[in-house]
Amino acid sequence: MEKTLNITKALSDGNRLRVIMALTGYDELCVCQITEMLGHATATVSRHMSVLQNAGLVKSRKEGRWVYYRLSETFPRLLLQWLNDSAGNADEINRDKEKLKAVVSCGLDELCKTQRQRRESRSA
Amino acid sequence: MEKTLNITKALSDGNRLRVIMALTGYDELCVCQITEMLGHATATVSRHMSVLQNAGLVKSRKEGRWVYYRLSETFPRLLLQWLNDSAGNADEINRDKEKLKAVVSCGLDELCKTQRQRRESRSA
DNA sequence: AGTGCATTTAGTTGATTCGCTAAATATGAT
DNA sequence: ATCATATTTAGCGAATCAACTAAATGCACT
Repeated sequence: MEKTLNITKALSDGNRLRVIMALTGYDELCVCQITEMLGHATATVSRHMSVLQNAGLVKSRKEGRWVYYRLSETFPRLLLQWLNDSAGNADEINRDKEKLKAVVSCGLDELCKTQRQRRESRSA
Repeated sequence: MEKTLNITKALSDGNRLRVIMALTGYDELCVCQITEMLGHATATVSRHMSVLQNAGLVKSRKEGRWVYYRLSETFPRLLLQWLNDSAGNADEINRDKEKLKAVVSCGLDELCKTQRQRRESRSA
């Protein structure tokens, strides 16, 4: 039951749910893209991603400085279907999808640059 | 997304998961039977049941002094299928099923009586 | 080697949650 | 009506979790 519970716990947070739904629309997303979508600090997002990974729901791939996350191929099919039925059309999820379109189209270098500047101006 | 999240939160607790799995084996179960299965205080169990009910996963029926809970007919089909695939054969769930057999066969009056006596001897 | 940058890990704080006991509510029996 | 009983609600302490900042790690480039 532990494994099942790890999965339901991983899905019991709104941010993590949003990430899962976002990943259904893309082969993979970089941490900085997910961060931009959620609007939280990078460290916070990283921690959420590790919860999802520990539950076996996502996997990560490292390419240079960037880490990409994708839905795991072991993501329970029925569960994913239900999530899509249940939350696939929620307002917040749709807003995320719109946001992601812009984020993805701008390119990683550009995105990281604006994020960096934002951090710096915050701490100034 | 709120509704989806209510459901995942409701299922993110081991006790509540055990109750759901137990209810898949019976048309309905009384609070005192569920209490006996979980081994927690009645008030604790009651609170768990209200979380499940608020999420729309179970419904209740009052008959005299007893309250019976059953799976809601609106329980998402795919979700229930996944739960069954994922946790249906877990050790703890199977132990619960064994326990329930005994609990159900003994009858409500008898069960409540032994629970009452246990409470009284505890507070003595 | 050494610098710059994306991500993760540590450590802290505030909020949520679980378990209990005690009090309140609701129903059946005397 | 009163009393006994099953369940729910309220209130409290301990544990868990999410968010942040700061420090550590890992990788690319000079």
